Amino acid sequence: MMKKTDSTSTKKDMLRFAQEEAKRQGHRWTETREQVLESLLDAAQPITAYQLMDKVAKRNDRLVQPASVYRSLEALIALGVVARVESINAFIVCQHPQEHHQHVFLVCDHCGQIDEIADCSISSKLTKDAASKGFKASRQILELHGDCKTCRP
Amino acid sequence: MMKKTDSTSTKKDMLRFAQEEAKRQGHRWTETREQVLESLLDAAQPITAYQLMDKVAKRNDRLVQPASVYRSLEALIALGVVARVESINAFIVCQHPQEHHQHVFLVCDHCGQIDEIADCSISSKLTKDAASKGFKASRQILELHGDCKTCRP
DNA sequence: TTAAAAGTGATATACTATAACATTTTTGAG
DNA sequence: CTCAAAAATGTTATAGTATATCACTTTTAA
Repeated sequence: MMKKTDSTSTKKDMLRFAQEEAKRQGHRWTETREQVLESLLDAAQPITAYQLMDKVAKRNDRLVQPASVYRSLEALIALGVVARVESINAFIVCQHPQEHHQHVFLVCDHCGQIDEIADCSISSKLTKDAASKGFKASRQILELHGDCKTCRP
Repeated sequence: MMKKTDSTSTKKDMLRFAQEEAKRQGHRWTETREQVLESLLDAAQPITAYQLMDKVAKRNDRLVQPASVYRSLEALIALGVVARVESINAFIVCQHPQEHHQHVFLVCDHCGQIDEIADCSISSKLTKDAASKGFKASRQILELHGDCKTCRP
């Protein structure tokens, strides 16, 4: 019996959400962007732009150049449905795009999987601490590397 | 009148510290590493490996290849005297290597300068939060982008 | 003194990302 | 509707970042 939150349904939800969000923000929802997001949703792990490029090309039997992929990723990031993981030059679909919080990524150096910490109190404390030094933060990169539950000895 | 904490003295301190730390950790203190650190100390801002390569080459009238620079940087990072700023692919000298804390970098998107938040309570909270999800963190990347005091309108 | 370990030199290449400009598609004002 | 402006994409080239590999040198320590 299928749960309502299985990957298929989540995937459709995400596509719909992205589409609505694009409309809401006055951006266009194009085939390229949709295909890039679909391929990224298919990936179980964070993948690089070039890996994604191959995936999109195969999946849709279509040539896609780096620039296109990067442009789509940029757009999807702006929509808040994709995030870039700076420390590994890779991209993932946001787990809770609706909530629109700052991400704290837990990157497993062993299996490559990424988990998230949802708590945004840390994020706001950081912003405050920065502000007390006269720094107005507009973007945060919070990434922890280590071993995940599964990979721990 | 020169203050004791002027850049020259700080620079010498840093070189001495790095050298001692290398010895303590059982690594070697070589000419290449020293020159790379010197050039990085000369830089007022974070610089990329290739910029650093040019600097080292000019400063010492000597050809230095990328691999050498990256190897030296790796060594200096291991010593705790240099840090990599992931979100801009650049390197800086640690401001307080002795304290050996986790860094929170404040990266000004306008002038490129980097400041640091010293507070490590955030860092330990993050480690704890991760641990509560079964994740054993071994490295943190904490970088805030925005506008620094000087560049704010 | 000498074998192992650490570090470097040199070359090549892999990987990541963007510039530039032509072309197509979409939008919205008139 | 239509047509100019804006948004997005196609295409080619290139810039920028990082590492692999293997030969060689230097240092360490038994």
